[in-house]
Amino acid sequence: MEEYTTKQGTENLDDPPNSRLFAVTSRSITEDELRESFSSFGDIQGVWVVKDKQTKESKGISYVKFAKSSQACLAMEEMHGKVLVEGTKPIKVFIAQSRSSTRHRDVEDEELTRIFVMIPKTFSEEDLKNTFKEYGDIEYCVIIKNKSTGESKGLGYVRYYKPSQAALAIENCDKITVVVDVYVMMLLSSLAYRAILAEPRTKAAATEEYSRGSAGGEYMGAADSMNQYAFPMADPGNYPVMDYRSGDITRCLMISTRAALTQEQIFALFDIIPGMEYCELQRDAYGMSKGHALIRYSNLGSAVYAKEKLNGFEYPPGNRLAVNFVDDGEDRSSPVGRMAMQFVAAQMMTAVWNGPSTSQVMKPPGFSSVSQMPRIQTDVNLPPLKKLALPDSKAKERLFVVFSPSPLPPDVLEDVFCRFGSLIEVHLVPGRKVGYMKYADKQTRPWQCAPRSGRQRSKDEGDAGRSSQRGISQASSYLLRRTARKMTVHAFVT
DNA sequence: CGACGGGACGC
DNA sequence: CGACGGGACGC
Repeated sequence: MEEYTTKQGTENLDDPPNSRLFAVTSRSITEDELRESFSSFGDIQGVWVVKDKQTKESKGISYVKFAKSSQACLAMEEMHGKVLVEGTKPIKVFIAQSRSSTRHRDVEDEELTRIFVMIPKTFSEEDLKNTFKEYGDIEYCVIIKNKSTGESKGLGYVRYYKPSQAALAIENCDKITVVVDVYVMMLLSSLAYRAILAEPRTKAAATEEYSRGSAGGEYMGAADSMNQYAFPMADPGNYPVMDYRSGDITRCLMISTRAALTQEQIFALFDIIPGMEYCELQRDAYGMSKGHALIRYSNLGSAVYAKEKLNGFEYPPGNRLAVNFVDDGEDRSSPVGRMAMQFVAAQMMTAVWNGPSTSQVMKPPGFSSVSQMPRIQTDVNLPPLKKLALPDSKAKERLFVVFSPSPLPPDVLEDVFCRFGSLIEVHLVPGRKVGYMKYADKQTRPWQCAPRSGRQRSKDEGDAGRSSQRGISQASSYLLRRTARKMTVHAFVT
């Protein structure tokens, strides 16, 4: 009861901006009814029906305060024109004018759907669209360019169709999101931006913008769609008959053979594919081979590759090996884990399918030598490893990082974050889920790695500053023994 | 048409 | 668990 009218100090009413609704309703509508109707759109911080001082009757005006602008906008979009109570007039819903503002003009969608954002100068309008389309449908993107030279000024406008989409963009684009799935050792990352609502243009110019804008919109619409977060799922036609998307992929393989093979022979054969971490010939009570061997790789890609290449392989000649996935007891029930697995499988299969048909095929694509298997496979073109700065260098820039649900091991973080600058050290705050990456140089946008496009992936060589190479195998096995979970990292340049 | 309150414990 | 800013459209 009391929480309905919990006091919102007047400062709160406009914080964050555009998070409060102004509603025109029938005078019979109560706070309870409003709260009931609007609660599904977000966290309501207060509902207030304006009443006549003397009679206490509603004046048919109400305010609903949400925690976020995107919630308020969504509620507005969905509830405007709705009949709350049978027989009453449809309600009108607008974003409320800020309390300090004296104007009582409705806030128009025009003011709520266009954002203004600073972007890398290298960004094309298509890059801009690809970056911001994850928050909603984009009507058009415009980059401000130097009129004479045509070069970008590093500023852009993005027009969404709905206020809630622009609000979501503003609320979320300032996070560098890094998703690491330890189970398949995959990392996705995106850039961080600071976007604000664009100040409306002058009226005279606004009409002109429409013609320009919609033309741009159509142009963009035809452009290819490469979402940084999208898993490049296979189009089925391009993949071999075996359905690797069913989810039955594991890092473990069972090898069946009719010929008597020694453990050493099987080891030698399957060790050609990098990442083998376990090989055991199964024997009976008398130590005789039962014709089966168990192999485990450190990653799914290697296992998929091994099965693809060695299932049916004659070894020794005349003896066909059977190679199949077996349950490795890992938890892969999470949706993210499954997607990640499908992703890796698709990636590996693509490589197998299109890869070089030469004699050196035993090497999984993308790795120049057996010892070079990176422990983190990425969906972006990570920069190569860089040498660490001297430990006593002074920090020119820090990255503040929030982990969810828990921090990754420091050595893994070092492997990832050293690629974006001269990393001095990884500092995890003990007992907390935050940490700092200290850099000796200034790298205004350390995350400008382009997403890998579905089909041709360039190699993640990492021409290994030898110093960063140490300790990798230990790190891998450490990681793999853990229960795999998606890790989300939000990072902020400090 | 339709624009801004009442009551305030928590260190 | 999230500190600061910078920054504007052929009118």
